[in-house]
Amino acid sequence: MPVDKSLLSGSTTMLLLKLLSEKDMYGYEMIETLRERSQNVFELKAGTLYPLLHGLEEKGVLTVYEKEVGGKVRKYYSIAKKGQKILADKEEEWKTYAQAVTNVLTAGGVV
Amino acid sequence: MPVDKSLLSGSTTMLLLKLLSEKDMYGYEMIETLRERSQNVFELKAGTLYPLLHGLEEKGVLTVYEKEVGGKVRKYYSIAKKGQKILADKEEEWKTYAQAVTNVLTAGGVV
DNA sequence: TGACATATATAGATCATCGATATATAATGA
DNA sequence: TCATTATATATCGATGATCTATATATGTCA
Repeated sequence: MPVDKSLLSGSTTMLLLKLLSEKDMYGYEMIETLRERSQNVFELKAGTLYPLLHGLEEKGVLTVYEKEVGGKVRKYYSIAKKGQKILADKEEEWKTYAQAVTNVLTAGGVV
Repeated sequence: MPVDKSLLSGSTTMLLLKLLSEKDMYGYEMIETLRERSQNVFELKAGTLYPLLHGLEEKGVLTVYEKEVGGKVRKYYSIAKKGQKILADKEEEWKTYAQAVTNVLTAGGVV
């Protein structure tokens, strides 16, 4: 069951960069991997992913190369140094945000 | 330090309903309370809050009443039954989402 | 008196995501 | 052999949540 799409907002780039920090991947593979790892919570749409990848490539966050696999040409994405820095920042930001939400949700019971 | 605004997306309603589940509040008070409880992470803007409150009132999620305090008329908001149900749903959704993010961020190290 | 915090409100802009649609090849199965 | 489904990438327009800027009015403090 996917969650409200708007919750995803802002964390998609972080999640993609995290995947790419482990190994190079092509777009479709990212969608599948995100879906599997999140137990179907994240169902990233192709219409969201590809424009996002293009934008990240333009900004020098990712690099891309083509590779033929089984007669098909796939576009593999690789995380650049700039991307690793952004990933680290976003992971930090995520922790801050998640902790703040927890504070609001539990403060009432604690106080 | 506030986080990227887009991270907030989708969780603002939940946070407001949480506050109102504890006691009735007026708009400005909600902004201040969110800011304090989150250690300045959430800096909800008035331009975001008031239209949102109006919308939630229209949908029957909240009810509103006026109260004069120190010569000033404030609008106090109260959570309706419908709002309590929505809050419970959204808290559940938040847990699901946060866990899914954690899964993606940690799977690489675990696998 | 002037500045600042309190308090609410609206209009327009921005940005991330989605839905719909398009194209093309490989694999599967009838 | 033919149809269907999965794989794989791509773009366009719509949606929705938030922000910025602006407006108004009162109370408080210096």
